[in-house]
Amino acid sequence: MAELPVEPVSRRDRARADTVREIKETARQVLVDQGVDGLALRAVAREMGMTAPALYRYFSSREDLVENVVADLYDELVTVLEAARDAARPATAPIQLLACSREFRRWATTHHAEFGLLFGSAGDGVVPAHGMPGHDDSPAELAAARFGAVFAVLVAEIYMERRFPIPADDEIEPPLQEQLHAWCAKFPVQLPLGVMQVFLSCWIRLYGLVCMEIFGHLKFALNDAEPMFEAELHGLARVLGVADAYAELERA
Amino acid sequence: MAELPVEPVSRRDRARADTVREIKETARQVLVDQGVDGLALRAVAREMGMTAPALYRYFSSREDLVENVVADLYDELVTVLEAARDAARPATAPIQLLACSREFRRWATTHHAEFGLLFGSAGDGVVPAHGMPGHDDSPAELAAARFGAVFAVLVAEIYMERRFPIPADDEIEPPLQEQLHAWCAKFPVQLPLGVMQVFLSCWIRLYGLVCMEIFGHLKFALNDAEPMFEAELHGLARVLGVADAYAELERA
DNA sequence: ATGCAGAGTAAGCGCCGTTAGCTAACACCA
DNA sequence: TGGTGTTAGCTAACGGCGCTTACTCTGCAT
Repeated sequence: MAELPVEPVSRRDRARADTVREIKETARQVLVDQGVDGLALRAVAREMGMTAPALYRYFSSREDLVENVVADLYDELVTVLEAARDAARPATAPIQLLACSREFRRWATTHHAEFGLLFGSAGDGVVPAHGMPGHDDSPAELAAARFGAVFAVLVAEIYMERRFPIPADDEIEPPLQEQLHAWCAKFPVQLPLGVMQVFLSCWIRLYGLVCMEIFGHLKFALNDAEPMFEAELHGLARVLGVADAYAELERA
Repeated sequence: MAELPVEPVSRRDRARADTVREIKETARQVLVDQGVDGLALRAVAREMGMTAPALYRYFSSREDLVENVVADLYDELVTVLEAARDAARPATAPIQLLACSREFRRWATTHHAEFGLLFGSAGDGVVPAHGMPGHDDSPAELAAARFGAVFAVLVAEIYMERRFPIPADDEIEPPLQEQLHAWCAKFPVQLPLGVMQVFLSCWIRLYGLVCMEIFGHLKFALNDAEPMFEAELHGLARVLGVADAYAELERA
């Protein structure tokens, strides 16, 4: 199936790759125009002046196509996050985390439909679990993992450098301890369980807020969530013991 | 149009009310069995041995039916929350808030599909906004407001009684201040803006965590979110200055 | 010249929401 | 009691949409 040889790129192969790319790009356009529910094979085919059956030359099913689009979107998101991280000055972990957080929200607000596909409730099944069983190796899975890692690595760095306050292992209830331990085991670097818990808590606040904003579950109180987002970032900075770094940045 | 007279309940009216109830209940069953996407007029009709067009005698469109189901679900959720609140012992605000929070998660975990309809990303449009323009008076709106009020009232009570730490008005960035002020104005009792902010922050943590759990966005780290939920509740208790009350409860 | 990949057409299968028109049962009043 | 209007349900039908398979044609590459 997979070709490793140096130059298997025949003329045909390149054409095929181009078509695959075009299909995925068109699918994304349809996603943006018609919403998650409108992301249909026929719609994609229509949009690019092809017929639906022709797409089966490139994707085995609609689900296959969607999964590939999801993977691409994760890739793009990760790229954007990493770019924001690498462009942050000063290039310290706290400031990089700040930059990534803001960029995450920025991407979400400017890519409503794509965000909905990646993180919406309709995604039940698209990105199945990558949990307990033999970890799924689908491209979407891998990309999602890379996405999470961006934030996880930064928080880990912050902890290594500045040791923010965390609960001791024996202050964590055993059932949670156990799960955190299992999760922790998936990483190359082992961290105290308390760090994992604090990271999760922060992640919930960050990610939860962005999801709520994008999906309209914050409209009952706010019409623009950005100020609240910034306020939460300050709160998170305090939790991670880097409020000083943020304050310093703002002075400039 | 609307009949106010004392007893307009003819035989027919009762039969009609029964049918309406049956339709909504069946719709809910379909929702549970088939998921949010499977909630179709025809499916409901099939399930109750009727034909789809007949449903138009009772609901003007599919959307109308769904909206009514949503309103019913909110009502049920509110009822359940209020029951949990009123059954909490000791009947103090902190303990009642704890009970409501747990009941909220419990309902969510035991009513996956219903929760998805109420709070999922597909809900874009079902519960439009009740924001800026003439506030929507749809039944779903009102029920949703009652839902939010359960938590808001308890936090307000806690603040009145124990004054947890809040940011002063001038510590809040002006844009956020403004929005909190506008939101606050919708309530009968005026509270400091800092209370509104802290409430929002807590709400994001609570609601965000439950949403993430239900929609599978926490599986990357936890396979059972309950311990983390409890840990977050402890964190929230600390924020609201009621950690002592919780600790005392646990000693029993 | 042969063969294979890419595209198209046709078709099958199913689903959806909705409207129109009919019949049968019911409620009500003379 | 009988007639009349109203209601509830049905069938049929319209006009869509979707995913997918089978078959055919075209044209490039070997």
